[in-house]
Amino acid sequence: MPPRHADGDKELKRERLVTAAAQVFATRGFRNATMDEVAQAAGTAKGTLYLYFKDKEALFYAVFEWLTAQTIGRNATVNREDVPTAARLYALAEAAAQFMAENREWFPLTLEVWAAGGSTESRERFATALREMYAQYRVVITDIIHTGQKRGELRADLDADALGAVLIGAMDGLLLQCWFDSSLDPLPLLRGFFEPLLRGMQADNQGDKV
Amino acid sequence: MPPRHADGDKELKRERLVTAAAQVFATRGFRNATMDEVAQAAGTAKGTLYLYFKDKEALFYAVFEWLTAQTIGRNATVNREDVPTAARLYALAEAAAQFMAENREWFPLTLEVWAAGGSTESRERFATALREMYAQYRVVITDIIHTGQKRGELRADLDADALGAVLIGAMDGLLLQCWFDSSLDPLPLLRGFFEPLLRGMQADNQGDKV
DNA sequence: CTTTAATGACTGACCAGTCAGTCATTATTG
DNA sequence: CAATAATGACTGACTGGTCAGTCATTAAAG
Repeated sequence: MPPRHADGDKELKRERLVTAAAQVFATRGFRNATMDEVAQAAGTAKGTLYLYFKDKEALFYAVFEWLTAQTIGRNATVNREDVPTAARLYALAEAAAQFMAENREWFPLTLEVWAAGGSTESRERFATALREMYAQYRVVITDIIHTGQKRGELRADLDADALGAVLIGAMDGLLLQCWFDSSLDPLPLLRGFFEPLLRGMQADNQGDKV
Repeated sequence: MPPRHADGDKELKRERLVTAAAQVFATRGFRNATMDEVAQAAGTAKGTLYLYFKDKEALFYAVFEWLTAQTIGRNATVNREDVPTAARLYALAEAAAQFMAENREWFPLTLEVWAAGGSTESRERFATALREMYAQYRVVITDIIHTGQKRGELRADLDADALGAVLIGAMDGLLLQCWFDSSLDPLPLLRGFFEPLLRGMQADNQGDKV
């Protein structure tokens, strides 16, 4: 363990600890997981965890931030202005479903975070972060819709805020069902849903662009 | 010999314990809540809880069943065959939003149940129950859609399964966002979303029925 | 008086967080 | 180039508190 490039090493190690914790929290749940388990998964000693994180909750919050970064990073790549509006919306949803399919293991973490924002004493911290995260997500959708309206591809009387909120929600809720029922495949479900929705959003003079 | 009013009394008391537990689990979270707190909330002693429930998890499962019954009971009343299909779908969603608005306090319980189905050792039990619950919900939607198709109100090429799954998901996901962001009001959001969706689902020869 | 229900003090397992000590590496000295 | 000192990342045994579940005792019912 040479602390030669101390800066980079420390950051690297912190990340190792966070991903190990993510693994353990995802499989065991935040409250069920012990710091010893996390330490073991990270190949380190429990005491070391406390050199990097004030307490168990701080570690969990770091895991949450890491998870958010993962998700956002993936989704951002999809959004390109030069694509038809309908395709942009669908691509975003598809990317989320794809991400979920490739990262099933992390979904329980999302459930843990939701629960943390729902009740525990640390409620405020997580609830606030989630509120802001969802607000950001919604803006991505509403921006796309507004652009589509300006371009004349979408009806001008659409409620972009409503569509943003419900579309984001639809993704979460759909992935939730798919998590509990592995016989469900989100991609075709999304397709069968987006087809009529986009048709109903389309400006009357527009052809089908799905 | 069972006491005279044993049946009713015992059942009644059990329910009292369950609702008290629901209250405590909702505000404190399942793992954070202690059996002493539940007992106190129920106005009884801890030992009594163990006369009615094998252990803490059994109590939590009873709470889950109680919560499910609450939700289903409310939603079932809304569904009438003699109403236009579009209105039926919207009414169902509206009822869920209404239920949520009137029962904000119970929403954290849902989050707890989701988390329980996501990770803990009791995962299988909750995951299975949730899978079946969602399957039931989806059938309600798909039935309405199929009826609408037979009546010629909805397009025949709609993917009813996809719409069922995503609509249920949309409700969950929307309520989730509203929970974390009290500035959001689910009812107008739902309305702004259903308008274009129902338009896109409508058979071409149908007028607007929203 | 017997049977059943309810109680709450008690116990033992568990675990978050601490801290005195270790040791590999780096810096200083002769 | 040793030999020695200083550093600080890392360790894991330990502590103090918590809490699920038990059970001897008491209360209520019949």
